[in-house]
Amino acid sequence: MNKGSLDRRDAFERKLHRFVSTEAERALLQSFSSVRRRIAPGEELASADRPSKIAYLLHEGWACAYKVLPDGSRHIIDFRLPGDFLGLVGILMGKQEYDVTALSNVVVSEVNTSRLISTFRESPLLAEGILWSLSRDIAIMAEHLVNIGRRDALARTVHLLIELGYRLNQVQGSDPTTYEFPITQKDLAEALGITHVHMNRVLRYLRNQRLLSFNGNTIVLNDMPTLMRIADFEPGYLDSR
Amino acid sequence: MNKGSLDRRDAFERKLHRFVSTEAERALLQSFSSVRRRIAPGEELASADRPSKIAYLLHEGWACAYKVLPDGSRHIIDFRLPGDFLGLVGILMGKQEYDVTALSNVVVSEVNTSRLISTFRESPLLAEGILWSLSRDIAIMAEHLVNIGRRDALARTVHLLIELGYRLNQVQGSDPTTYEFPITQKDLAEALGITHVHMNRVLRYLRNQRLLSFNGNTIVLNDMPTLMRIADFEPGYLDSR
DNA sequence: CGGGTGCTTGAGCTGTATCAACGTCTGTGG
DNA sequence: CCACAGACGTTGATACAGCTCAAGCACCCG
Repeated sequence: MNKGSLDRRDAFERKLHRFVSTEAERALLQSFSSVRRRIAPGEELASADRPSKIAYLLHEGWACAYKVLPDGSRHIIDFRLPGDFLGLVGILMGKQEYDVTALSNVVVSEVNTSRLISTFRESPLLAEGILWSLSRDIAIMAEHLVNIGRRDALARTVHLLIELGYRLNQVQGSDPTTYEFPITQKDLAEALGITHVHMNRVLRYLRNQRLLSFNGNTIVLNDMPTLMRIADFEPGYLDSR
Repeated sequence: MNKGSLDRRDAFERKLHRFVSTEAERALLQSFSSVRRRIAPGEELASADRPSKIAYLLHEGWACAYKVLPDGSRHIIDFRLPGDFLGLVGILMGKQEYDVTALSNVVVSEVNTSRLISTFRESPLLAEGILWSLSRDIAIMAEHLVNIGRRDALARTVHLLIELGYRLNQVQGSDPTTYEFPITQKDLAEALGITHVHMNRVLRYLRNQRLLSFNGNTIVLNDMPTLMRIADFEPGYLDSR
């Protein structure tokens, strides 16, 4: 892994760098991340049960937003990666009807409503950046809706795996075809709306075809052209350039 | 239909009334809707093909956001109702990877980026309102993901139909169990990720069970308690009070 | 070494898709 | 005013992707 100077920059700062023009704005942006906290896998960061007063900014590791249905089944709404907000909907609406949990070891910083609002006053540019970030989440969710609504299990799976690689690349400068994969097949299945049994068969097929492989906890997408064709993947919605 | 004084208020103003405290803010809010335009069904309001410079505010009628896949199939991401923004993601990200089209006769007003940004400067409260509106869209899309990902065709259908009634009620003060339904079974199917043939069978079942009925273009949800049980519907995500 | 968690595999079943017609209504042009 | 086209809704027969149930395996950790 070639770690250039960019790689040292914080994920959130890298994500929003386009919305920083002055030194004051840079400082403001960095102030978001000042107080950091370490969280273990499985720990809850936001819950539908209690009114939300604080959200988080995810700096390292993976989290997920999910909803549990009355029959006990769970649907993962989105995997949250470094640079993403966690529970922002909760503080903007005063409540959030789904939960957010750490999937790996995670580093977060807290964001409260008043800090967010004061940012709006102090820097319209950064305000635009936060709006941009919300819009991007909407674009991602729209793509997920299309993914689950229209594609079969194979295409769905591949689409998500490519997306995760791209998103990590944008924020960490890493190789989009190779990344740490800290989640189980069951988690994946719950994000894609299929059973873990079927998820297993789909992944086995992809490995048999040498389209991807796993080395320990690292996933490698071996044949991107073919994978992108299978999934009909167009990165535009991630706002990559 | 009992039209109280509230019903005369514009959908957008009604939706954001919590974020208005001063007269200046009220004026600012109303200025969003000043220049209105009438659009016919089927007309395109935003497209993935061209960079977006303007978004719209929907005042009357229904629209939908959708994406067309290479194989020609279409997935409807969301039905947009009065008070909703159309194509906001487009102007915030500079592009939008899906299209927005009017489903009925529609009245819109234009929103451009600079107007939006200047609002942020002039009124932090209204800025919060716009953030709230985006958050609500995210909450709705999250629920749709759960809907398509975890529920069968019957529950999915009922969930969406109840949701639309609630959303219209919030913004028009109408009866949530009875509303104008300007879309086809095919549209519904494309929003729910099932075929129009199966959509037809599901709707016939619901009519046979007298759980809902259609009078011309009006849908009537006859047995809300049963319907809400079928769909496992919880209105919290719509921020209804 | 035992128990938990995640992965894998098989056999049979079912919800929904697909394919193919036909019915019905509405608007339109001859 | 009728004929026709096109859009929408309806129905039946058949196929299959993915689900369910059930069991066994591999690894890790206490």
